[in-house]
Amino acid sequence: MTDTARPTKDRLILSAATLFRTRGYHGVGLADVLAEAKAPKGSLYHHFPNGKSALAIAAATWASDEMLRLIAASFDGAEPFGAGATTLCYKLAKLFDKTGWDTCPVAATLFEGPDNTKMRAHAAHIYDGWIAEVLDHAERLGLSDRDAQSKAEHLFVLIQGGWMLARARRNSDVLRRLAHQL
Amino acid sequence: MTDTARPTKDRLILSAATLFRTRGYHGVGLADVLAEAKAPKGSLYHHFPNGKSALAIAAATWASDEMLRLIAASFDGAEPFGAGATTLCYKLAKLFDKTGWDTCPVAATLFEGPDNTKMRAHAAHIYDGWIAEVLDHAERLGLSDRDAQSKAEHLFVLIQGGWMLARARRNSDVLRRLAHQL
DNA sequence: CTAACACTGGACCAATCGGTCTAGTCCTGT
DNA sequence: ACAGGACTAGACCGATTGGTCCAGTGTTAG
Repeated sequence: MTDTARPTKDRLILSAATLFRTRGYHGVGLADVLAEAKAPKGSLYHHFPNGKSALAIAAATWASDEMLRLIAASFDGAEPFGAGATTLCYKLAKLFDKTGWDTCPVAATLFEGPDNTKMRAHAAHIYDGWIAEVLDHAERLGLSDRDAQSKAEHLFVLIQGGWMLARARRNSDVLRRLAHQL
Repeated sequence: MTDTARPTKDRLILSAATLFRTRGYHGVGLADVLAEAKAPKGSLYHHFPNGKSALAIAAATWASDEMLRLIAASFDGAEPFGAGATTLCYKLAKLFDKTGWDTCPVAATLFEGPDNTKMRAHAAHIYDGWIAEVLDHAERLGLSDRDAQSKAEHLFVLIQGGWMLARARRNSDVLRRLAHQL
């Protein structure tokens, strides 16, 4: 509640998000997260009584919020829908170059052993949130309902696939070329 | 060399491919693979002296070969390029429904700790192989060089992104809708 | 001053990790 | 019959895993 509590919790979430997206859920040990966040184990289990999986969900949620902001920033002030989509692709290419060779942090949450279904459901919810955000902008910019839904999903698919190819090639050019294909 | 050797090695590769694509490289222990393949540890290290990472590469390569066959089967006898692409999407949707909620098995190989770079390079090589296969068919079917390259990459991106969304939703419809967007 | 609180620090745990090693079994060529 | 390689079988190893537990350390409210 007090704000002295927040820094540590935030450091944990941020470190987790960074590590999970580079090496995947199972590829990261709690020791790695703790070292990165400079926090002891006790703090982790104080802030996240459910341990690693709760931390992963928090990290994915945090990353999702950043993505939502990125979408909003791309479509704000963009006049035709295509212009906003193009801006988004370019912003993502820039992000790719800055962060490097990572995955979509939400995809890292998808892989799981025990409560597989709960995690996947959360990922699906996050993805639908992204698509809904794009859909809002599409409708605001005058696309028909059916067209907006189709375009929003299409953009999502392009971005996910493009990011994956960019990662394999370690080259963000694919992402910039995406805009021409919508 | 003898063919009594092949079954065990093949069982190991098949089990590894199945498990890796459902739970990721780090999410699968050697014990899991061994149990699934009904093979002892000694056999694994006989066939794959480099251990888990070598097994993962073999599994990814095997999966890639299957994918190449699937591409070839889709484009054989397809007259316009778009027809082959559509067939491929439908075949993949069917495969998705059969295997369930898995990832692209090659993507599972991408995530790694130690020899990260070597693994990613292998994945990039495999992906480029798929694109090259599609590109061959595109050129054979009369597309210009530039157009063929662009279409082949675009199809790859659509499939990867579409598969990911299908997995999150546990519903293959997205994959079937892909064909309309090429 | 003190009781209640949120939080930190890290020792400790059983289980599991990937990997090594060696004894033994089987098949094949001579 | 026998030598030798291919392969199986699994005990065993140190390291690391996620998780538990509790003694401390503030900070705040009465």
